[in-house]
Amino acid sequence: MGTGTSTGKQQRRGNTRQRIQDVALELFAEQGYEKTSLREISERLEVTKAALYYHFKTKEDILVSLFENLTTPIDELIAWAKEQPRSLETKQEVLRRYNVIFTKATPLFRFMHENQATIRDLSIGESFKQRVIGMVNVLRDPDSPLTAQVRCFSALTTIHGGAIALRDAEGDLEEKQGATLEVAMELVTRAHEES
Amino acid sequence: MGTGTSTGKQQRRGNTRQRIQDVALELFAEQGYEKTSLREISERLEVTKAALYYHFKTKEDILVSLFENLTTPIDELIAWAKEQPRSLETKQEVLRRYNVIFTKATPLFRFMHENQATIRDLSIGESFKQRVIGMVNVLRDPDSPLTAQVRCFSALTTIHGGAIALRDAEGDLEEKQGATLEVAMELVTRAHEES
Amino acid sequence: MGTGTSTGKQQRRGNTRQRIQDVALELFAEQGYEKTSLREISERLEVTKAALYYHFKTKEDILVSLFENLTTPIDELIAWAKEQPRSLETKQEVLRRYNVIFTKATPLFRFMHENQATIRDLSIGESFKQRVIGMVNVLRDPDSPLTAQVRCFSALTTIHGGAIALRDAEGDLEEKQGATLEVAMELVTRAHEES
Amino acid sequence: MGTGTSTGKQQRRGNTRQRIQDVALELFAEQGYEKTSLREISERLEVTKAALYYHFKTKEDILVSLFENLTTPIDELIAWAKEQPRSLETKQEVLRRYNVIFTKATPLFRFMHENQATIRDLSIGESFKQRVIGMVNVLRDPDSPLTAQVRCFSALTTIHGGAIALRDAEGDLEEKQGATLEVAMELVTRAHEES
DNA sequence: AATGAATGAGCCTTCATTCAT
DNA sequence: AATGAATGAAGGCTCATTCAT
Repeated sequence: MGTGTSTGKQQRRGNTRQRIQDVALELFAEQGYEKTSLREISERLEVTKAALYYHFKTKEDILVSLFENLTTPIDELIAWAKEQPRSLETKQEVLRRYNVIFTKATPLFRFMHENQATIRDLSIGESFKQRVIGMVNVLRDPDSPLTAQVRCFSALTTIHGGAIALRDAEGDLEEKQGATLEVAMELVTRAHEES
Repeated sequence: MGTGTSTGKQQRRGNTRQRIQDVALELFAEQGYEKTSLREISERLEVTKAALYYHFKTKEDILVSLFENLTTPIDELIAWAKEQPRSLETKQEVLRRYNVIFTKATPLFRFMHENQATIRDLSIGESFKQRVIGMVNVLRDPDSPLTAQVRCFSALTTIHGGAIALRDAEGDLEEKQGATLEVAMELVTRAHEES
Repeated sequence: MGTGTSTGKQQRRGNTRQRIQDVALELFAEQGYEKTSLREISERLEVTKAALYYHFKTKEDILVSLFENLTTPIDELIAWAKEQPRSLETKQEVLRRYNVIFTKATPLFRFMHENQATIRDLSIGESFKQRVIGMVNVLRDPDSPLTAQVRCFSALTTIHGGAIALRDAEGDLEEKQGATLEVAMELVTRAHEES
Repeated sequence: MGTGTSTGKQQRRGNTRQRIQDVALELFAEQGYEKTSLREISERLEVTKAALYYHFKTKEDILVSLFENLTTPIDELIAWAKEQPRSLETKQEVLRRYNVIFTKATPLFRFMHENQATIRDLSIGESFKQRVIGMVNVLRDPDSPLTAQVRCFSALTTIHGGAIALRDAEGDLEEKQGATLEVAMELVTRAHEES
């Protein structure tokens, strides 16, 4: 009783760092970064505030560590894309994978979206912005017109929006995902044809 | 002596409430709601913090008063649209006007966008969400497919995005505005044809 | 009962700033700057810590304000000296006044002496150093030899030392003061004759 | 391989205690005792904080251990002096040796001087005071007049002062040392003649 | 219409220290 | 001989808010 493989409370030891990240994301997402205090996090974990500081240098550091789940896959995707031929198929595959990344990291991304003012001057702002620019550069062709560029950007934000807004909207989730991806695909296809 | 229409510094007197709103918006937009302190606002105005409390009951109260500049015009636009025939031309005009509203209220909207986590539990969240739903309902046709709905929503967010993201992007502002509107228009046109 | 002109506890209001300074000096002198916490100061005053921050921007600021009792008179003395003829009489009078300043600010100066490691990187270090240089420049003549300059400097440090070390030494205070001043005078006189 | 007498970096092993002392003195002297944290020390040594606790019981303990470089030689000097005839030659030799001790321990003594407020309630204060008294007792004769006692004390503080102040002063170091010792000698000689 | 003075709660962070391993 | 993980206490500071004047 109380043991077993459940994710119960007793499984302390060795995984505190992970647990901090989990709880932090949960609370950051729920209440925002500023409004979540380290006291709150530590209380939820039944540790002292000081313990957090053993694992992370600052509050911001906790946040940054969270974002590695998002930035690392994007970096990998961009790297992968650069090695592929710049065909329409590649672009579509990039979009598909991009969508998967965001689908998986929805809570984190939603948090980011809802806390931009905070994120902006927290180093993650710039960090993420760079990734989006990187993505646009991978999707658009070198000398394509401005509208093509806007379309690529719009395709990306459509996926972003899908990851966030569609949660609330009514209807079947998979279906909505499909719709989102479809719209994004169209935009990139159009952009591709323009160049 | 001391009067005149100039926007000079000396024209204190009677308009403090307005000045508080101006400065508050400026700072909220620049740094976020939580990170802007009443001290900061009052210092910028060269008044004491206590003075703010003469004009507004709480910090949140200042924010609420600001949003009346955005919700009122949208309400009026929705009302106007409902009286027009549900034609493509109407929809396009709605989009154009919607774009104008956001172009004018950019700082406020940008602020809202960047502070959702905060806004959310500040009563303004729901308030704005209702307006967007109202807008979608005005753009889409009653029995249109899901993709059409997504397109209308996407058109709206494209404008939102344009008001926000395009500021930073390179290129001529008017041109970028045009591109934004064009993309939005296309989406709504497509949605219109789908129904 | 309880009123009157006594320096009792009830005389709050309007003099809090002063009271903070008094208590702060007392505690800083007694325990050192670092080891004195704002909590301690505020508790002694029966005010909240936040109240301290109404009157002073930072902890260091309290310290700096304390030092104005030392730096302001020195600045005034330097200014005064610059308007006088550069005669021996003037120099002697300057020394006399300098001595008075330090005699009055003994606790503060002693604090400074006992907390050099702290003071050093607290902006007061440099600030005080500048005053001493200013004093030397007032005492020495433009083209006097190096030894004259050293003598002037030595005269100053003699006074400094007198303010600190003589307290502990045995003997009549006035008498010791006199001896200190006498030595300082001799040094400046010698310097004067050299130029 | 890996041994040798070089003071290279690789020679960890067995001398950690010594290395802690070295780094601690360096940092204490540079920043003051309070402002130097054990984290800082351990980081500089590339060890964990806990490692410090293997070698020393407390932070203060590190400091105390440092002072043994000063107190032990003084104790030995006092012990030696007590076995010698109480002649002028002995006293002069004592002074010479005392000066050597301080010349060698300058950084430590300077630290002590700059952190008096801290030292004072750290047990070292009293500890050092006792040694100075011991020294005076060794220098002065049993029934000598008060002035003789003052002279002996003054001789000691002259050496102290020389160790600190002379560093910064201009001029040849050896020469200044000589001057210091000369003055101290004079004082003790005078005292000796008085008794 | 606004100020001066103050509060209470809370924040992020740092520190010396401990202890099982 | 040293580490990894954590603690309890405290520190400086900021904030929204209040209220008598």
